[in-house]
Amino acid sequence: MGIVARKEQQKKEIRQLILDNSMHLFVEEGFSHVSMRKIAERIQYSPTTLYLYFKDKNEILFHCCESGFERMLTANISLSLISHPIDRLHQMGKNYLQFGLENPEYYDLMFIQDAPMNRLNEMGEGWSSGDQALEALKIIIQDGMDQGLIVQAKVETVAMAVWSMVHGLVSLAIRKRLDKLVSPDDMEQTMHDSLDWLLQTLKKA
Amino acid sequence: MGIVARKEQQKKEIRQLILDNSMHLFVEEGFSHVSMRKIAERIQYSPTTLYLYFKDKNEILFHCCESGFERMLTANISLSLISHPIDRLHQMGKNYLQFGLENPEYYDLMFIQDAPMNRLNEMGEGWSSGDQALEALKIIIQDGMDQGLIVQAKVETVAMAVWSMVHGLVSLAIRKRLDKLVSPDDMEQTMHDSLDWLLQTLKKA
DNA sequence: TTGTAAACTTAACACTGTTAATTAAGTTTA
DNA sequence: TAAACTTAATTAACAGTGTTAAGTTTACAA
Repeated sequence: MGIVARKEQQKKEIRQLILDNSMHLFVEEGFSHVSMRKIAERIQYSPTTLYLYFKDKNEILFHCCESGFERMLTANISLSLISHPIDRLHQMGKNYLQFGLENPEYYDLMFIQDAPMNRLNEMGEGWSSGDQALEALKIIIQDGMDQGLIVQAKVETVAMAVWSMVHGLVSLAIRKRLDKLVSPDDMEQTMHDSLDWLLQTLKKA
Repeated sequence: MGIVARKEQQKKEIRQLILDNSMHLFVEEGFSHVSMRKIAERIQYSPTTLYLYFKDKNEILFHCCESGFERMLTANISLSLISHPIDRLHQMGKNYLQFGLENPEYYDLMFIQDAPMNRLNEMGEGWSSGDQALEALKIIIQDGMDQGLIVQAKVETVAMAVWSMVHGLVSLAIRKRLDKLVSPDDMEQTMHDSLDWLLQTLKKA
């Protein structure tokens, strides 16, 4: 069965080749300027060959989205060093802002675009990567409440509030709405100020 | 010169006809399924005729976006009846959530899509509709601080925090991310809970 | 009635995602 | 080894997109 295994391996390699080059194109040319034909041209294959490895474009987008979550996860490994829930939540928020601003194309796929979620719903599976990140957020908030550091409330309510705010900051920024509220020079600073402000008011008096 | 004036009037009417039917298509068929050809077919004109009245598709999108702000403005007229800054801010937030959930296609154009902002930047003009809405937000927050009802901070910081949170809630909801945190049945309630929670913690102790 | 300007359309370009049919290569079996 | 079969990749095509240039029709003025 050695030959079958090798074929499987080759198939995986080409799949990865497609995904890597797709993501490179997203990052370089911007999300909307990437087409199946351009991806194919980049890897010197016919456009239709992509359909032998992925059902459709949405599936490619979905997998790029997944690798975005992996990136985000590795950016958060240092979090485990911070034991204090508030500090940890604060750092988590800072990381979120930084990730979004530094990887707008990834962020787009992960939290703004419709396509990856459509694919997810087609598959019927759960959103393992996203769920994992949200679970981490809920645990921190629960910890903070248990230790009496955060005002008591339903965990879902606070988690939603915190996530929505950092997502709001990033998505308004990368969709060029925030510079209508503050000058571009002050934008990043004010974004962090807003996060600080939230963490401050969230603390138990 | 009566004839010239009438011609101008007719031109305006056709422009409005195009915009009205474009928006109808957006609302009915969803944002991504609207094309110049479909708009043209709806009003029984050739596709290229649209280009006699608008520079390109972005310009049409921009004007639809503007009419979205008008809608939002009229939904907010009742706000003037509320004098207490916190209550007023609270109601403003509720209206925002409601508007977003009830008019996802408008909301998309106003706060998520790139196209209208691209058009805006091409024109070099300011974002009068958006600026107006943001100004209203800043004034309320400033009022609240002046009256000692809201904890002291930079107005821009708090305005950004509040706007980002309600935008985060709406955009995560209409992009189908929020149902990964709570069940669809509880979603709208939890969104309002999060807003309530923010307003509660924002009050001066 | 003729000339001219405005309004509108047809045809085309260069793209897009995707499918069906076909060829080329590699593997298995007789 | 030769024939049969499987897999991988391609070409050609469909139906759609935004947009432009050239041509046609319509309406009005001289």
